[in-house]
Amino acid sequence: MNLYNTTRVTTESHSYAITADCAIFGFSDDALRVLIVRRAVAPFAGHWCLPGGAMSDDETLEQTASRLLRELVNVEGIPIRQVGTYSSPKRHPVRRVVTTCFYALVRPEDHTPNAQKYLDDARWCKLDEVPQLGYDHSQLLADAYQALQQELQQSPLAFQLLPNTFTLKEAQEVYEAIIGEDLDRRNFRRKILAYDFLINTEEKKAGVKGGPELYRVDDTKLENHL
Amino acid sequence: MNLYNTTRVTTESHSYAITADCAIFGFSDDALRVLIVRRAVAPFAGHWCLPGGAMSDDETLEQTASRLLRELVNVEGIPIRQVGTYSSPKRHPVRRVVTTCFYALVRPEDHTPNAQKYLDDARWCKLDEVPQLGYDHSQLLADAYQALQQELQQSPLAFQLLPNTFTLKEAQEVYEAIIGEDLDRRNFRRKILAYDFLINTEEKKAGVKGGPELYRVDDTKLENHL
DNA sequence: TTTTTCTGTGTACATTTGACACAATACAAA
DNA sequence: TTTGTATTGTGTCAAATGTACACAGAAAAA
Repeated sequence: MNLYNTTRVTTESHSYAITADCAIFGFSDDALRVLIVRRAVAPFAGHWCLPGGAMSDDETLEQTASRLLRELVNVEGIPIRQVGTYSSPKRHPVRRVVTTCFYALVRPEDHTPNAQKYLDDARWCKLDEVPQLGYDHSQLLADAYQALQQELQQSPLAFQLLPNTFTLKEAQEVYEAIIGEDLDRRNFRRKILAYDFLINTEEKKAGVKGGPELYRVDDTKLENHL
Repeated sequence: MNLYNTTRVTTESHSYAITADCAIFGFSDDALRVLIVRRAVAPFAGHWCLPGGAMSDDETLEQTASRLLRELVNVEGIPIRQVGTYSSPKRHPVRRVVTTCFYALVRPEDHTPNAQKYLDDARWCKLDEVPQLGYDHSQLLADAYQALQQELQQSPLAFQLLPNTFTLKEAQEVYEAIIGEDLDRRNFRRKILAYDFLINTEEKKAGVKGGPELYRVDDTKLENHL
């Protein structure tokens, strides 16, 4: 019997690297932003990329992505979602790397990114100012953004990147930044309040004409719509 | 320098197997069905599973899934969609296997499945009669079915598993089988015809009371709604 | 032929969505 | 303080969409 029978290839292990890449979205300065990092080493030294890293032996891809969030922006407990898995044989110039892309929503003002390891910079970049990214990460980001937009149509997950208390105007601006078009102020109010997970704090925001009311989310009720 | 430096793990390749598993849906005998195969060898010998196989060096996961469709049910050119990637370290009893699940829609009457290689049986199983599957494939199937349902709400891709000509009644039955609830006959007609990709063949189906009209799809127009 | 069952067509109603008017509030200018 | 201005909270109206149902015609079954 031929121990090197090539027909048994399907039962053999290969030497593929498996990684997770993250499109971490945040909202600050009236713009939707995504966290990008600059590589300090080859391949793609000096190029901006989505943060990513190899899956280790004892963790799932979801745990890998969560670990990246913890290491990069010190965020824990944030829900992440799969965008897709990218497996083109030529997508990595050195060796075969299959990656799964995730996206997450965080509050950038709470978490300053810290470049580390093989990175020399990290920043929150406006979505319409993102440069060409290394590998196929421009494609990953485009797909992640589309998944985010689609998700927002069906579940109000955008409230996860608002501060503890906020006005409906601020919430609307987040929505508009994500879906990329303007909304009617009054229709937005009606739709959001119908969800019934917002609590009017009975306080008014100072320094703004009109005296807008401040709201906060009822987390338990928000879960129902997520 | 320590050649076995474990801190360089992120730049090393690991011996993970990467596979694609397919939930291939079809419609026959008034029921939505999925193709399942029985394994002849360990692990899970004798257990039913979703068909799957290892990604080879020169193909993407999508090409792996397409190859499986060709080998199993002799289908080509069918669009496939990613469901998700499953990476639990313990999901395979022997070694680490990361799999990406796909789903597809075919016409089962056109394609008799042929068990081969390490399989000893293959059949189109009614979705509500699927036994407990090997590995985590019951989970994969549940997720694929949910993705299919969600997709159908937004694009009329169910017409891909109807014969060349069909009555609106038959199309409705496919819809009902997928989404799992009954629809109003007249509202369904109005909604589907509004899409404007159906062509009335001006012929009537024989052997059925009422003399239902036969339709066929205008493939180019269907693309617009897909 | 008569009856039964299914099909094609139309209608009335409720709900959701989109567009817009008006008065009240609070900051800004005088 | 008074007045002006930009923004907010609330309400209305019409269009679009979704839901429920009635009735006549067609083809098989009796």
